[in-house]
Amino acid sequence: MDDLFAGPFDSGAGPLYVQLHRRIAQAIASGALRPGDGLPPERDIAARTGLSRVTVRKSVGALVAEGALIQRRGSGTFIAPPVERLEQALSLLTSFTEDMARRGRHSDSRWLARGLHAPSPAEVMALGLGAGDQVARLDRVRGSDGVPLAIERAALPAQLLPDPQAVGDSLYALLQARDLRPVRAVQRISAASLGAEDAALLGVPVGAVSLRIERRSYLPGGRIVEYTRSLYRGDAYDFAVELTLAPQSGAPKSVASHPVPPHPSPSGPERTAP
Amino acid sequence: MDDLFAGPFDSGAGPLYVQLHRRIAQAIASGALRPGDGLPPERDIAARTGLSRVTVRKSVGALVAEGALIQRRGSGTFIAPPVERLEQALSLLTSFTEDMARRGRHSDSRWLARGLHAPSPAEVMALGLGAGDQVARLDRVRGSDGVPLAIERAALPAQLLPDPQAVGDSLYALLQARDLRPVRAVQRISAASLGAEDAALLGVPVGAVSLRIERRSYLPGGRIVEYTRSLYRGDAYDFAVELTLAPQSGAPKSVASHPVPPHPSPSGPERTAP
DNA sequence: CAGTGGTCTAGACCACTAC
DNA sequence: TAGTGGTCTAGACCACTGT
Repeated sequence: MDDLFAGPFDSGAGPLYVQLHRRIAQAIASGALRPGDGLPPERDIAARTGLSRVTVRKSVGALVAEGALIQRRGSGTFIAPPVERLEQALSLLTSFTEDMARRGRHSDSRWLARGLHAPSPAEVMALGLGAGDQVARLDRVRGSDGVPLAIERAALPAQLLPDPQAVGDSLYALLQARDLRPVRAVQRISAASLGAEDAALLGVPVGAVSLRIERRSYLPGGRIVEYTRSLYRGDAYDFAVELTLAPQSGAPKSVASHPVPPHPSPSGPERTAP
Repeated sequence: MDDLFAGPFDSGAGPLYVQLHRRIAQAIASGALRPGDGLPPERDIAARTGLSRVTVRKSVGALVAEGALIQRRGSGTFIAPPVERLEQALSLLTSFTEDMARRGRHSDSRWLARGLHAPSPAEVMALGLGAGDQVARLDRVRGSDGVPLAIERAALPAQLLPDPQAVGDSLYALLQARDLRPVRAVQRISAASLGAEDAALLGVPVGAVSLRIERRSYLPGGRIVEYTRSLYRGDAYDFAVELTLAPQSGAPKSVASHPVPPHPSPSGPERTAP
């Protein structure tokens, strides 16, 4: 462990910053460096490895972006604690508030926008709006126990929600009270890296990975009631879904409505082979 | 457009590399820079902005990681072409080969491993193996028309697939011929940034974003037949899923087995507000 | 060959943290 | 105050591309 940063470097195994990145990542994976441990100061690592500080920072910075390390200005660099990963069933149409309540957690909400606005082109298209129609926009940072977990940007036709200020913690609770709860939704999931603004809202470094989920929710009659774009912290969320047989090989089956079984895999910052 | 890189910089709006990053990102978003356009050489940008090349590279590098720019050594830096995003229905249990065939595309496969091996601890746990059991491991890079799209690492109990070399393009086709086709599966989806090895396999820069999908597939009797971990290129894949009403508010419904409707959103490199 | 991106260095100053 | 990470510079050499 004490010679983690000893030479020889430049043993022909690619760029120096890649070699250092690999060494640190392996030390973490093997348990030689444990969560909460501090890394030596960058200047020390540079001196001990014979590399420049810029090169050291390139390796360390990549590990920070991957979520393996945490840097605190004025304090030091530390091995990231294992993240408690939240698993969410994708096949159920639930709200953030309900998800958290089911886990026995409190759900935080910080409003970014809550009012009537002129719709963006994407919202016009998604909600099927006409000229002059307005949207109720509900943008907020959602979290649990003070930790931000997701950015949620919801848009509803103003006709369905003329008083967005009436929305409290749970949009779905209000919709249900008004007999406007959606019964069906289509979600699209993709991966994205976070820009400066969104990263700041979630309290993660720029470039951190996230899950982007776009959801269109429908009323029983088929009308779209909600168009929501969310960004979930990639280091804090898993989404689980149960699949059934492909239709061309047999009849479709109904999805199970029970909770997804727990998974045994070790939780921690998600990263691929370093 | 010609003064995109003119001063004044350091107008108090944060670090210089963030300001430059924002300028370029906005130029792309606004259409001032179009897909295929070339950026000036880094040394030119440095000279015109008055920044050092290191700082310019920090801005450009972030945009490359986000998928907005593409760099080619010896050639130049270019605005990334709009990526053709593939949308895949998550609620159907299909194979990569079938997914591509349904789109009328040819499916490529490059084997990384195809044989019997001693199982990893994760595989023992996922497949419920006993001591001494072996696994058939099928690791490959999958793509379409020569473009790598995903890394797929499948493991099956050796008892169910004693001859992994018999697997051709489609594992599921072989399983079906042997009456071992799974009828149910549980998937877990998360986001991850790519390490050096996986990035190289997919032909994307280190740190690029990906969707990580872990799948456990079950036979009609409930036995696990397949444990697969896949990494899909984040810039090339959307996953779509249809949701139904949460069970506590009504009876569960069956999932739709028809293809997910097309989406109108502009395709392009996924990124959040820069 | 000239030009490009890829890597690396040595040194500097700043902002923040901990004592 | 001393030490830390955050930012930035000027300059160098290499590997590769295109002509």
